[in-house]
Amino acid sequence: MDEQEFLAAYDPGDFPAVAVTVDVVALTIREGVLQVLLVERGEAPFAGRLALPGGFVGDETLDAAALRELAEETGLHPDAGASRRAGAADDPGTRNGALARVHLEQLKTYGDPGRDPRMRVVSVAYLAFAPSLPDPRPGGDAAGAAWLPVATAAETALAFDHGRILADGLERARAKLEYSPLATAFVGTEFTIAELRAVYAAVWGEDLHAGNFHRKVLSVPGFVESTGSTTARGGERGGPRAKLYRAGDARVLHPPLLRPASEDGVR
Amino acid sequence: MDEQEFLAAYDPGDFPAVAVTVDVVALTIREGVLQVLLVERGEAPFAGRLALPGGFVGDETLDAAALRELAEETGLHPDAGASRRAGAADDPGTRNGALARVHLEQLKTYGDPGRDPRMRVVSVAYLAFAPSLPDPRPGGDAAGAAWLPVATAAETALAFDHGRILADGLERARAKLEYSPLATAFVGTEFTIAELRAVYAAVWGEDLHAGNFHRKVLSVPGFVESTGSTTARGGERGGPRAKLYRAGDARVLHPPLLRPASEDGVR
DNA sequence: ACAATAGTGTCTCTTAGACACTATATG
DNA sequence: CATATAGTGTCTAAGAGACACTATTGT
Repeated sequence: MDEQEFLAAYDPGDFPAVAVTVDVVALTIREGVLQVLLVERGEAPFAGRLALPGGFVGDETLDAAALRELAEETGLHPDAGASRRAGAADDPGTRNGALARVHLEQLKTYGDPGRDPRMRVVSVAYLAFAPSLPDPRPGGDAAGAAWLPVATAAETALAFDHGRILADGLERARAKLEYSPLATAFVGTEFTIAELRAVYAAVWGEDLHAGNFHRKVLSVPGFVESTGSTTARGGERGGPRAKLYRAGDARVLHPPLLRPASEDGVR
Repeated sequence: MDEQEFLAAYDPGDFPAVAVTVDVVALTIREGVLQVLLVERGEAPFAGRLALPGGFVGDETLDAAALRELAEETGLHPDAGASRRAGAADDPGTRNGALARVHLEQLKTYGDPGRDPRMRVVSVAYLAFAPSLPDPRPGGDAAGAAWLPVATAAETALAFDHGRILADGLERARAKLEYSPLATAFVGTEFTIAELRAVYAAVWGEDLHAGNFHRKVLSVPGFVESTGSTTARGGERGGPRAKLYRAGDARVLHPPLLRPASEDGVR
């Protein structure tokens, strides 16, 4: 089958000139709004246009390449220069270790001929869910990287086919919240049910009934577990202190939290 | 960002030597058993081992490459040599046009360094659902291609990381039956509810309650629509003639058909 | 005091699934 | 007639969602 072709590939001249890159749809929630990490392209093609962070795959796994690109664009590092490791999840506020808590998963691969005008590029897109991260460090690889509300980004013409990749990533994110506990990836290690509800509201773009959401979340086995403690203060304009929870051990939600108004017209 | 790297890529010497292939997990149901299309490798590495059909991506979309590979390995063709087109869905029994009814979707991309001992190969895996197809034509590209029950294939050590790809494909197929009408891709254009139930039973590996399944399928809007006619004969050992249905226009099932015993332990 | 929010109680409606039953075909 | 299957009726338990209510805090 592919054996003959592989042998042929050993001849550098015959080898099809295909570049493999990763592009990352990194999502976070800042000030209650779902935002995506975008970089501004400095050169042609699409100079000045916004694009998803990404780059070539080196001698590494695809997952590692995506994590590396995310680290380079944000200025954050998975574990400080591969030297220390402990405490990574303990100081999510610092730059070092902050990436340890992001959820990263493969989204889809885009490889239409002509999607890059210069040459054949096959891009493996990734989807990242991150808790609120500091602003990207200007000294990073990217000329200018910034978080942008997804509504704004969707209206903007992005470089290459990144508009479609972003749309696919958003749809995946919305669907994943239904049957996976990944909403916890958007909040800190300890969170209130209201914070979790804010995540769902931001991603789905609609408010959820506070009481029913509360009961539902607690009824799903392994979604969250109580820490025993509560917030130090109530709401800004009053209200009781909320109990704190941490992510449970469930990998899927049984039963799922279904999106309201999953319009029958979606068909 | 990736601009400098792309410029560097123009120098053939600098270019990272990565090959891009597609591999297809093609599933069908024959004699009530879920089967997967496998080919036997003729040469090293993994000579004699079974592998998923696949090959290099040419100057075509990834989807087209997957469809082409599937066509080459099965001896079937989407529409006879790109000349005629009409009637493709009307004669599913013939070789020409039989591929027009297969559902093909991207599964995942596998690119670990070392997954191919010869060089860096990034493989975009596809998942195909097909109605019962004729045996692969021996004169095709593949040395030997054949349909094998997935249970058998899962016990066999496949070439490369194809065992994992197959496992991922099976899990995707099982999940997709829940919320998508893709079960209809495994049967003919006209089918009975019992045939549809047999698809679910084969893919999920467990029997379903006939009565409840019947009512459930008919209650999901757009899943199936009646043709008005019935089968010519009843069951082999008696029974009434069953009504015939065709696939409806729904793209997702609302509400979904949930797998029984989605063990809470899955977590 | 007032306003805002956390968390709970309760009711209704829908649905999954178990079970039973009839109707219709084949041998 | 015996038997197998298509299709329907009905009951129960569980969950989603609407609504209402209490409790607790900050201004």
